[in-house]
Amino acid sequence: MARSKPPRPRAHLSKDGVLHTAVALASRDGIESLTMRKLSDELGAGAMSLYHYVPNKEELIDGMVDIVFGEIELPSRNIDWKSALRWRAISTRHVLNRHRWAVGLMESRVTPGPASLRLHDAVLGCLREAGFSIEMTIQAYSVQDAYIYGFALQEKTTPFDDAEESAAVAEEQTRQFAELAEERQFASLAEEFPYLAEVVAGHVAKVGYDFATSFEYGLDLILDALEKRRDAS
Amino acid sequence: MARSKPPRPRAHLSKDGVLHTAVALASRDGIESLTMRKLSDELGAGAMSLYHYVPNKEELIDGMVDIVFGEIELPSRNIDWKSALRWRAISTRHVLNRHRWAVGLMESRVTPGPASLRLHDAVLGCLREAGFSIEMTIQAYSVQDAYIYGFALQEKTTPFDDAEESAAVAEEQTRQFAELAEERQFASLAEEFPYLAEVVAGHVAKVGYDFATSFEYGLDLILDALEKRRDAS
DNA sequence: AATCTACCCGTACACTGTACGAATTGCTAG
DNA sequence: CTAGCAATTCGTACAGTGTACGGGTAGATT
Repeated sequence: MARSKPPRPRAHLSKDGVLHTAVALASRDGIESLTMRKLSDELGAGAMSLYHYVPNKEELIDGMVDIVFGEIELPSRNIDWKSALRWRAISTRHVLNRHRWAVGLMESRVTPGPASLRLHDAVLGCLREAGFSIEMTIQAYSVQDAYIYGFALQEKTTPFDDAEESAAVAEEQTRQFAELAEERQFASLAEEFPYLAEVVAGHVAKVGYDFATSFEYGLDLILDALEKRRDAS
Repeated sequence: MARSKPPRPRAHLSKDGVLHTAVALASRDGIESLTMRKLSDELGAGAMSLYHYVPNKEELIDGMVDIVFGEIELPSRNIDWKSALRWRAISTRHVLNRHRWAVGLMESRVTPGPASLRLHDAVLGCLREAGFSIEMTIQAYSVQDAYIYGFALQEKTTPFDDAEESAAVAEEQTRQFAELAEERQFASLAEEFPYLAEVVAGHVAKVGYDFATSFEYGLDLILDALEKRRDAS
């Protein structure tokens, strides 16, 4: 009785709607499973309808990335520069954790969208107003963003979310390596990679590793160092 | 006269050969155009022959990534830790520049290969022997790698290689934005994003931007800050 | 009511990774 | 030297991808 072609009730689309459901889908199922057909299904439309709002998949992703940029909080103008930049960095990490698929794509797109431009401008402005020279502003910007996005990259595919889970994972991986070593005629982890063993099996497995704490440690290290360099010039 | 099926002279393959030509192909044409069929063509073999050496494309890429890890120079044991780590960082940047396709993939693979383990162990060892506590070693490792891979990410898709070219690109992009602003009823770059304009049009277009210099500036900033924190404990 | 324009989408095509199983090669044991 | 076998190569087929093309249909404008 199932008609093979129930005439669709006509979908009503918009560029914003397309982009936002695309983001939602990518964040839920991962970007590698985001398909023009799946996206259009989710919207109750035909696959080719999407092409009225987006010229191709590449530019669809550009749009998605700019939505993610838009979720990052701009550095506040009412507090000191270090706190402001600290907070926007933490905000960036949060957003990137919500949208892991975006991690390798944010900084490496060719054509930046408006939200991206707005954020970049705000960060540069924050540094300039804090008394950094143009040259130092560029450097400061570069270090911070490299760190932020690089850190997100490390976090992207880790199978744990907090310190406790990290300990469990470390233990599990250590065990797996031991198996693998036995299976072949390998040396043990401790013999072949003593320092790695010390850190993974000896420390993380016992104490755990917390990404949030680690991120802020490195962030403060960088911001403090930037301040010193500014004052020295 | 062209036979549609010249019986192939039988390819002689090996896992190493497959992996290395895959790396060469990806580095030349970009990873998005690396196809099982293209790879097998390059090797003078049929597409399905590859699957005798590699279970699937995902693990092929794992292998390729580990080859890239293998090209990174280990930190030397014969010099002070800061110089050693400085050099391995610079070496990493060079390698990643040779293999841009690998940039988002190095740190985010699930199963690390032997070269990756070796490098990680060596870096951790360098820090431990330099007197860092286990906790600080982990932090130091995290900051450095986040910075290195994040920086590589920024470099990944930039269309210039040195300071001169960067100036030309900055000028061109400024011009393009002006066009776009005129086309719609937009405000100009300088009005909408004043700080961005100052940096891009005002500075980079005139002086240029050199990635290598910038990278080392941030790298030294981080290494110096790490040393201070070590000495303070 | 007629026209037009913006929007929607079915079909088709080239290209992807890879499951399956058949063909061939080179080695090893008799 | 031969029989048999295991390792290796690969042709065919299939489901799934992005998207070019062109025909349709709804809603606004005259």
